[in-house]
Amino acid sequence: MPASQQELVRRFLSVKPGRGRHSVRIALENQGFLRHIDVYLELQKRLEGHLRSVLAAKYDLQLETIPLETPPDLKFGELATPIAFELARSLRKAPKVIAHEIVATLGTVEGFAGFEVAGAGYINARLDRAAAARLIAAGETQHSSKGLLHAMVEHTSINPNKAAHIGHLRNAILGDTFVRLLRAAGQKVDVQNYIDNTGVQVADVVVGFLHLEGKSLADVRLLLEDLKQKGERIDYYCWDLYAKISQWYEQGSEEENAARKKLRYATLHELEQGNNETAEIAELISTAVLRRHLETMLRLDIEYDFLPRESEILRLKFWEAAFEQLKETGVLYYETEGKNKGCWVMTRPGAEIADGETNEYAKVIVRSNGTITYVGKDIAYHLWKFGLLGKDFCYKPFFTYPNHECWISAEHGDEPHPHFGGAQAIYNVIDARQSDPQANVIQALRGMGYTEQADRYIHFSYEMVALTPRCAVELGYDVSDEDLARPYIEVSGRKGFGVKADDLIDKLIAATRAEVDARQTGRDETERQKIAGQIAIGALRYFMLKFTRNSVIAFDFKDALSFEGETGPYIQYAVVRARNIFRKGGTTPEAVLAEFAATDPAPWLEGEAAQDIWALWLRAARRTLVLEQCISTSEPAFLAKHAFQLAQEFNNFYHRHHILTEEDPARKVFLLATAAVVLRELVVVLNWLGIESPEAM
RNA sequence: GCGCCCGUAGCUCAGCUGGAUAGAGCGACUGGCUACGAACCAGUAGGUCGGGAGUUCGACUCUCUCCGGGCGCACCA
Repeated sequence: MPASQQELVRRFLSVKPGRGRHSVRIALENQGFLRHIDVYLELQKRLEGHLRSVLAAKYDLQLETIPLETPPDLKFGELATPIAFELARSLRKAPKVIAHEIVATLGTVEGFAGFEVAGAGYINARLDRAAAARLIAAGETQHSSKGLLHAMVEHTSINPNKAAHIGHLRNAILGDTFVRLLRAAGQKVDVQNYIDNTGVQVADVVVGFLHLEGKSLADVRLLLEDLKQKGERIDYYCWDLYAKISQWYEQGSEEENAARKKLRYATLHELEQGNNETAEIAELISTAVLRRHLETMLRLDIEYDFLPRESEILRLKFWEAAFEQLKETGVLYYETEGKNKGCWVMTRPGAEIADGETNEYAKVIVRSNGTITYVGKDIAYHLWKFGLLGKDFCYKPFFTYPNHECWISAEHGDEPHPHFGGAQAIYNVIDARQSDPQANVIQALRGMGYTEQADRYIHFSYEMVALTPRCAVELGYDVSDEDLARPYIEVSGRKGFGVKADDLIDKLIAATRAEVDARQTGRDETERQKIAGQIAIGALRYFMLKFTRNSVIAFDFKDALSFEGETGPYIQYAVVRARNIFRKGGTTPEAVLAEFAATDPAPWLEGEAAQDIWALWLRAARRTLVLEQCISTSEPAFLAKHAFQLAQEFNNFYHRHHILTEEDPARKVFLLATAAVVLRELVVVLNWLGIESPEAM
């Protein structure tokens, strides 16, 4: 993308080296625009800097930041500041008076047409629209490379004992989109998917194979082979088995259940030990299920770089290395009194305990039987992520994507291998219910003196995806009266209650395929299927991204299968419309933008009639601003909203102005340039959201 | 009991570091395909921003309190 934009800039600057263009080129170079062209951000910074120097000169005020906002209506200009209100008290003058004084001192600023006072004391700034439009049309180059970190994003992390469901889809889509945003901003990002292959959930399905189905290791091998030949999904098989075994633990008499639970923990222990037949079954199953998860996510264009597994964290003695550091720094201490007697514990964040008191609320890290809790293992893992553990995984290739290899942790690896870990900033896409343990890990890092790392440890939390009661009934589940009265019902793998990811994707593709078949009668099977897939994935990804992270999604097929209104397909449709204009017009966006660069757009940008089109140009120019906001707040939803609003304004423009029949050739170029700019922006933003832009739909 | 999240139009949700008349989608009603494809557009109706107090020139936004809903607070992960 940056390459083609640079090309645009180059073309813009060199295609017509007439006198007019030359002056623009000089201006661009003087402003440093060739290195960083983003109209909105640049003009904001320029205005802010100028205001700051004016305030310093006139009132001897040194202000850190000056509030700038987008006025509610273009009649108030393109940028505004309410700074006069803030200064009213300290300067002992009316805001309006201050605003007038500031405007009188502002003079002229490059890129701005003028300033004025409005309302009770707002200072409104008007852009030099023609100049701004030329810059917007030229596009932008890459971001400045200052302050870029090596980041690591962990997402998906599904227990490899059952099929992925819609909750996992939200996690993976949020995580993958955020990876794309960080990369778009120029950061180096490693993508990790943590695999808990030795936990109680995997142990449970192993118990199911061994004791519910009476299968041996050889039987499990046969089953895997058999499913493969029949083209059935092992993760679906485990989904049902996991639900059955979870019930089995509670179905028997009290003595039976106690015995079954014992079996469960004995199995778990065997998995942790390794080198036995039970562990081998677990390895077979968890690896097969993991492969299925990667296939499911690949349907959504989601890829990973590295799969660290808990088995290696255990076997490669990560904990032992972490334990030493934790003891040395005093983060962990041995409890000799109270309910945690005999355990190694750490103080919880925010806890205040008087000297000599026993901290009953401490977090246990090493149990009295010597085993390590989940938080303990996670501390060791996160020390590794930051390169602070002094140990590394061994690596093996595991899953080959069209453009790169995904590696998995191993006890004895291959050489050569890429290196993971040693990140400067980490993002953990983990649901909000795990914020306590996440806080514990951060607290441990901080306690060990790794404060910088603790500050760059971001729990990218999000709320769950639940089912509406109506949806649960539709799926044929038994729903209690109590649950029927709730706004939503939590998905539960243990109960086998939920919507499987592949089922939803299949359903979406079937629905989009029906729509495509109705419209694309001239296209063949493969083309139709490709388009249907692009639209289905666009619909799904947008659906998961349109909600802000801390809003619970109450899932319903009616909403998820909708292709109208605020949806991915709506935005994709705007792209297709824009493309059709160029196709039917026998030209290209590139050619139009090159021609546009040689024109004066001023006549089409002024006056009441131009307001809507100019608003569309301004919206198109906001991409980098929105990207930065998304990254600083860890909130991809803002970009999803931006894409929708841009598409919406474009559709309005599309109806109001019929471009190809426009008789004034100069105006036609302007209208085509408008479509070219919006098309370019939509494609870039959709790509950042992981949504493809179909050629037709 | 302690902590976190949520409460905005009939439904589902936006609302940027406090700023100008509170927005969108869906649903309802009305209108628009001889146009670059109607998976679209335009219009109408619909809101005490859960209640109350406070801070402020200004509060959907910040503080406190109450009400209602959800989730955490294991020697489970």
